[in-house]
Amino acid sequence: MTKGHEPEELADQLHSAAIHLLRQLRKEDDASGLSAPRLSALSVVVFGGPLTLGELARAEQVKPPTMTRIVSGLEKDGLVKRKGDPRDRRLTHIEATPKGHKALAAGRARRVKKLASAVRQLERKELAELRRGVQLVRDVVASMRGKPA
Amino acid sequence: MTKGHEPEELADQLHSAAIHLLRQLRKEDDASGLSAPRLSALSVVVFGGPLTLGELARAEQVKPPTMTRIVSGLEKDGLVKRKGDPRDRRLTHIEATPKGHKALAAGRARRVKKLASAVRQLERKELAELRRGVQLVRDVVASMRGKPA
DNA sequence: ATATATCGTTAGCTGTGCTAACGATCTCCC
DNA sequence: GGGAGATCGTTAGCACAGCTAACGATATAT
Repeated sequence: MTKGHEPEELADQLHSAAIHLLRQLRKEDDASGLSAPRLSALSVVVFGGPLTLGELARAEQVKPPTMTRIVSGLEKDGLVKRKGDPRDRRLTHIEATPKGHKALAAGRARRVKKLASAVRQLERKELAELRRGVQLVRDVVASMRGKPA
Repeated sequence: MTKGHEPEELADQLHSAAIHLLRQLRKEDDASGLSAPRLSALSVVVFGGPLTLGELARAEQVKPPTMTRIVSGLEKDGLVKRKGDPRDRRLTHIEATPKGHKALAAGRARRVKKLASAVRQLERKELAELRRGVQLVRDVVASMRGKPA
């Protein structure tokens, strides 16, 4: 709380902003049944083509048992399908169903709608600044990924 | 990628960045026992002075039963204390203990450490841009708060 | 004095995250 | 060929966060 310029304080504000952002968006989930982790995983499957459960877990930075349950939830809703691999029968490939493609668009739109409408109220200049800020956040997150805890 | 979609796409990227940011930081929790919601609530109590459970729930944008459990967790660890109100005995005031103050500093530092070190690697200019971006995110979140879903 | 409103808690549900342990399968190497 | 070891996904079981519904206690208004 000194000058407001320290990286720690900025990191703290970023942390807090992320928490409150996601809490707001969680409220949009009720109708859709597509929680943030499911939406995020489905998105990877839809855009990243079929991939194994382990790959998906790594992509989502989550342990395999967690991804097993996320995928099971998506499969129960018919958004995703498990397919065995004939060559290596330990593997399970996950691919999106047509319903999954549609649900992604709809669910994402629902979840992002309120956020997008808030974003849309920004001035042109602010929009550019926000875009730059988001990019930096992405870089920061990426730079954390490799490091040991 | 089209122009009319910019706010939506930006919102989507912001959404995704927030998810992955918090997933990274969650890994820092193990040692501290201070999860993101507890850390956030404790922070409000420490800096926002004593306040009632309901006020705290509203501040954290959470329903009272959820806050009851968060506070119970904090109290069990001796970081916070419940105090009855002599005037209105329905109220429960929450205040931080000295241990709570210390734990906030330590836990916050632990959780934010990796993030801050990543932030610290940015150039001076980027730091300013990120600061601006975070402020805009905060504004966006604030502007969502009032609105009905 | 009675009715109504407010506050916090409890109970019970869903979902996310983890580790540990396991069965099935593949691979390497003798 | 066949056994040892690695890898993959699942199951089981734990802690936590979020919600609604229902309740008891208290305060307030009529």
